[in-house]
Amino acid sequence: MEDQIYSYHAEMCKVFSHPKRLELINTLRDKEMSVGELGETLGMAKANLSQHLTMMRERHILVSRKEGNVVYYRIANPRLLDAFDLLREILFEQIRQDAALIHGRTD
Amino acid sequence: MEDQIYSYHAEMCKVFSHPKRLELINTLRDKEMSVGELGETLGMAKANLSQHLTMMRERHILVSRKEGNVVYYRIANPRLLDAFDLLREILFEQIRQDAALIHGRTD
DNA sequence: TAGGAATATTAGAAACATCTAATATACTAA
DNA sequence: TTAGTATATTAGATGTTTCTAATATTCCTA
Repeated sequence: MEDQIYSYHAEMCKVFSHPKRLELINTLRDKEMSVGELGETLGMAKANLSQHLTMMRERHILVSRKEGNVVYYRIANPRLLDAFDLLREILFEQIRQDAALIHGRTD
Repeated sequence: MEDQIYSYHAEMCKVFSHPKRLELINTLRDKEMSVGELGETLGMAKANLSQHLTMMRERHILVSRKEGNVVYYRIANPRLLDAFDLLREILFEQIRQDAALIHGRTD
């Protein structure tokens, strides 16, 4: 039971474990965008982009909306961005600390 | 440059993308433990556990301390637990929403 | 210093993720 | 209905992660 939760939790984190998927999330931060626009912005092959978007939609990280020929994606739950930002902050802290060690500082 | 940050961010998230590593983090929440104790608690093969611990230490998620023959591990940065908890909460929200959909509720 | 306990490392097999190229589907407009 | 545009799917090659079994290292104690 608890094991199940760790598995779901890990599955969710896999979404975050690819640089282009993080860039997608960050790009969709405050707006929806079409697949075409996203492809332009991130400079990715369409098929590949579509695969990432599909897997993120299946995991309920993104939701999509179709208008004619065009599919728009947006973030399903804005709280996800809080997690994104917190992780990035922790990362920056770490980088600062590592740099301080290299330069012999201890602050 | 920004690309580099997404890559580091993704690398950090890979630590969270394995159920046993999440369980390790959660187990070490408020104390340090030896490799032996961790192996007992999580029921994992020693070699495999050691590999996970090593990779988490290399990424500065855990730190270790040696006392004689025994190596103790603990969480490097307690803020990491905030991220862990936030992600888990978001997961629970999602699970609740999915369940509500299945049962025809909209609350 | 020899033997035993705790941890780490390595090699290789199996499972999984990612990308590209080709093809398919869904829709629009002539 | 046909051609064109946007997006999705599939197959398969390539790369990455995970696990197990075997071996190595480190330290303690007799």
